[in-house]
Amino acid sequence: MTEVRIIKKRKDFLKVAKQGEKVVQSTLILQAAFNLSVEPDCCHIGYTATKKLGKAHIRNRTKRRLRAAARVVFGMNGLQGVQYVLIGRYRTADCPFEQLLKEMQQALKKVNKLLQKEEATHEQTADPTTDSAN
RNA sequence: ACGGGUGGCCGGAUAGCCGCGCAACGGAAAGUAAAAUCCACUUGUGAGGAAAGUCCGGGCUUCAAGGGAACAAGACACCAGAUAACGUCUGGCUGGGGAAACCCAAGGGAAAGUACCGCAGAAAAUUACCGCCUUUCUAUAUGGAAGGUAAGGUUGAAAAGGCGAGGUAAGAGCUCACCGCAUUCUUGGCAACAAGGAUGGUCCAGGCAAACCCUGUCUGAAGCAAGACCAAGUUAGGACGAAUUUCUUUUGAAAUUUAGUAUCGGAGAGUUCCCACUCCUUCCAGAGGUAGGUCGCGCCGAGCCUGGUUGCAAAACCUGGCCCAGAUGAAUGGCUAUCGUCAUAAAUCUUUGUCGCAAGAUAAAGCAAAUAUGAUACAGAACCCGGCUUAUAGGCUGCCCAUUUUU
RNA sequence: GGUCCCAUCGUCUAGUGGCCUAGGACACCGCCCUCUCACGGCGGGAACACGAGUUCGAACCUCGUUGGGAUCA
Repeated sequence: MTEVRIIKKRKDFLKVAKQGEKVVQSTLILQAAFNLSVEPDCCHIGYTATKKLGKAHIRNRTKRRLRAAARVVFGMNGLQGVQYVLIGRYRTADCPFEQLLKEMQQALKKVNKLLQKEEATHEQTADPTTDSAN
């Protein structure tokens, strides 16, 4: 189990969007990136709903549904030391809840795989450089 | 019964599981630059009629800043009332629409001045083309010249009161009746205005002020990212003048201070002036970093609910009761079940009409219980109030008008 | 949350209430030129964000919607 905390600063959102991995589903977009400032045994989640989706009550609703789904999914499978960002899409407010759960799980699996790969390659490439620097 | 007008109200309910914000009670530890902390479970509480648009008006806060005058800029504009105030509301007047209930109107001033009115038309504001009439000339004609006139014609969105009679060379408010218009008087009304009378033919004069403008009334500006406090960090420079001290023959250099009183002067909300008030060695140039926290901020308010009195009403007053969201990447949700409301569909049932001897057929209307499918709106507080505007599935209800039928 | 600004062919723009059935440039389409393309020449289509009001008459004036953009300490 990993503890889930909420991202609140604009800086963090931008960082994840720039550097992280991205998976697109029909009901949501998931972005993720490692960050050293994350406490151990923790992962951070941020929620985004842009003005494109609709007026204020629709944006609030997408965020709520994302939050409700994320409580189920990320408590079990969230990686430690990672910042996730969930972005709502047009269908997020209307689609059946089970579909939202499924797609979120799929997206999380994919992102986690990508992150692990990147980490592995990063470690391989990083080690010799550090050696040569020393 | 059907069709319309207008006002008010509601705008899903219950249960279960998981979850969120805030407040109170309780507990805990920790150490940060400082202040917010963290945990638990219990209790309480948790969006709207528009929370929206930000179109008006206030409270509140800051700009050091109170009063008066002029100008500038902006808003508003029939009358009376309501209100903290308003561009809002209520009642009335006038004009327009409608068969009526009722609805709509930025509804002051065009004899204070300026501008504009394309095309067409003689002429778009001191007009005269075709006409009509009189006089006169000659080449006696479908002619010219001088005058009178504005009835008729054409154009246009708009052409200088309308219509009838008299009158005339032809005409004309030239004269008269009626209607309209203007002035004035009387009556009613707080007033806008209405009704009636008298006088006026110099009745001289179109539209446009949502063109400039004039008149009257109102307005200092900016906005809770206002603003106040706490913490950390950074910066605190240069030039000139004055005074003092030290060094120096002097010029000058260095350091420190720039205090108090009085006068003058300067500065101070868009501009100027006056009174009052405040501040002041002068000038120039920078540097640094951050949205960390607390308050403002929700328990007292132009507050909400109930009842009563006054008033046609908007509202006002009185009695009693209540305390009711407070976030800040922003809580009030997710799922399930049952029910409610509306629409549609087919079948069942009932009533009535028609056809038929009857069985029955067919059309219309209705209601009850159940079935299926679909729909269940607009939309989310962010300092707070009063309005306006815009969006809105569906439902309840008061009053009024017209038509038809029955009693 | 507050305060402002803007909207004209596909794009960038011009436009005194009547000369506007809206002009110009680039782009697009057709024809000509050329062996072909480009350049050049001729011609064509294409827009006043939406809804009301004022006016005899609105792209223009007024009000309300819609959409886009800027800014704050």
